[in-house]
Amino acid sequence: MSLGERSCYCGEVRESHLNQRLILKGWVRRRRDLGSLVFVDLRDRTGFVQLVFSEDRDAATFLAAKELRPEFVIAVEGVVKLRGEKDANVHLATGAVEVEVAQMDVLCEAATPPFPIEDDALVSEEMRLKYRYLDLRRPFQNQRIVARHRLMQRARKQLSSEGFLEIETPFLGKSTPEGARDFLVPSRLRAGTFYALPQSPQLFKQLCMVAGFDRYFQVVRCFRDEDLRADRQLEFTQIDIEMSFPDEEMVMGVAERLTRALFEEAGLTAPASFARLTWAEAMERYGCDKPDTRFGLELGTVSEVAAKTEFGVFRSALDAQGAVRGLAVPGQANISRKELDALNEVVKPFGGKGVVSLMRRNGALAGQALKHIGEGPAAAMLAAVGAKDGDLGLFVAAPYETACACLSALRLYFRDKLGLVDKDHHALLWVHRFPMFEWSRDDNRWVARHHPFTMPREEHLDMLESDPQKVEAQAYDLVMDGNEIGGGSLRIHSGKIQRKVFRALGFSDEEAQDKFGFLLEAFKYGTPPHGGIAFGLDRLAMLLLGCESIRDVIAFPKTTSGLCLMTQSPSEVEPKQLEELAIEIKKSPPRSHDPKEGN
RNA sequence: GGGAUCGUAGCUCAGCUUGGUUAGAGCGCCGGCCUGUCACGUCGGAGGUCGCGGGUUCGAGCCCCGUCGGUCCCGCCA
Repeated sequence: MSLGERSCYCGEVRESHLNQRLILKGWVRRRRDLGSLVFVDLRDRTGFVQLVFSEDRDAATFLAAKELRPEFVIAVEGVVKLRGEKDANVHLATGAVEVEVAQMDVLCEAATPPFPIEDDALVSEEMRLKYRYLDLRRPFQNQRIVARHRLMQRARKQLSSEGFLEIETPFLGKSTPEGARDFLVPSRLRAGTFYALPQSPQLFKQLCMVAGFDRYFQVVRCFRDEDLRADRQLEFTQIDIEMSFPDEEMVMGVAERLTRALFEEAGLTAPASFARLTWAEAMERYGCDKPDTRFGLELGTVSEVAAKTEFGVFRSALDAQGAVRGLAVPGQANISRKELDALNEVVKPFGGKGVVSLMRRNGALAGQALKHIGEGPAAAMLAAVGAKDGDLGLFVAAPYETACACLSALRLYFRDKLGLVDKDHHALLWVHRFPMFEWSRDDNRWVARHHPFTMPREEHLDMLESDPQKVEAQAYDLVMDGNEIGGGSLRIHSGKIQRKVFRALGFSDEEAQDKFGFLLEAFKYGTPPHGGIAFGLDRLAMLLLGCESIRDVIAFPKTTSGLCLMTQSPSEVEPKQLEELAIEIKKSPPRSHDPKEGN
């Protein structure tokens, strides 16, 4: 058997190969040794097929088969035989046949893996990440990476077919003040200066429009040095899109066709239509700018009724210009005291002091705070959130945004607790008309909610200086099942407006010139109106493939503390490397990443 | 930066509430037997710095403090 020869993949062997002599290669999945008959499952990325070794074929090969262990890499030559009705395995694609092995090469022996290479093996994520190459060898994890490949190729095909050009942009770029924390890369040739890895190719794709490419896309890695989450990694992949002369509808159209294509590629049915909500509507109805619209439990505001009560909780919130908001949970009027207490824990992380509950059981009002609120107002509050007999009304009194966040959390809590969504059903939703700015308490100034290159709505341009909080952006997010999967905007293409926005953000003209001078310069030479969108590929793949974590669709992800458990990065570097970069380390790093070593 | 939770055999876990001979289970691993297995069966065996450091105690896997690491969340991030 020569190294390059292979008849087909293991998972592809069928009855059509009957009596053919095949050369197969793969990993030993399992050996079943019956004494003078040995079965071996041979696995590769397509599945596995049963090999049979028997004494009366070839004694040497048979004895070698007895020495096989899980994960040995072998090559075999043998004849495909029908298993017969009694011995066939109906659960396997290859189960009707088996390969009678005449010859075998052990290409590589294997140590016993730290965990079984099986889908149903229970393995901690720590183990999976440390031995990622073994985790990826497991069929289901392997398939996720294959599926991600398909999604990427489909995206490229779809966008190319609409005339978009895939253009690469630099990874070594310029640090920009807005947005996330940059990853810095020290320059050796100009020691003391730094490149920044791109948070996104935002400015380069805009410059592609200035260059006249008209339609650009890129499947591109982005880097943000912020804390990680189940759906956030330090580096992640965007499907980045930009086009010239669009209106919002055109960008949304491109995005919708792409989304439908990706749903199809994943074997899912996209919802018939993409719903649309303004940001203000989303906050009012769901308390969230990326609502899960697959179920009800919509929010209501009861501030007016609450203002008529003497209830201290309501009074103090309303006196501080806050709101009393609530929602109705159908059929939960008989919720236990213990379960109600648990709700307080749900809202705590979002700044809520507590949840006020009212309910109507068999016509009678109930609730701990009922005596403070009074029957009349209580009935009105329940009516206002649509609570009927047998329903539970939950209310939060707090600043408007806090009340929204708390009730949104309660919505999701009951979604999961009561199983309100069908996992096979998906919702796609555009949220648009975002506020252009939000107030940063840390920086004591306005910051761009999307980014500083977003075009404000034309009719709001006059308010940039006078009423920045009222300015709406021509920005839009695509939301799937309560997750933001993409976001974009029409961009500013005039230096004049761009300077006004920089000023609203508190940049002096000098700062703007220093940080974004190249953009303002480019805008002088004929810039087409342009806009675009970027999809978070990892997050979208996660949702389309039904994964719980973004790490499941990334071949080599990092832990939530930004470590690679496989390579032990980040790590210290040689003093010589630091010298070349003219860098001195002030603080000694933690001594170990290895949990087995500790201190 | 903060909160929650977890760390015991190669893996997944029990033991911790109430500190007390020699720390258990399943799977895996090693060896014997077995011609139709496919979670093969069967008989036998090996395997532990209880993440790490310190403290309390006559005595710590168990209690306390710190630390490292995994996960989830808030802040942060779009």
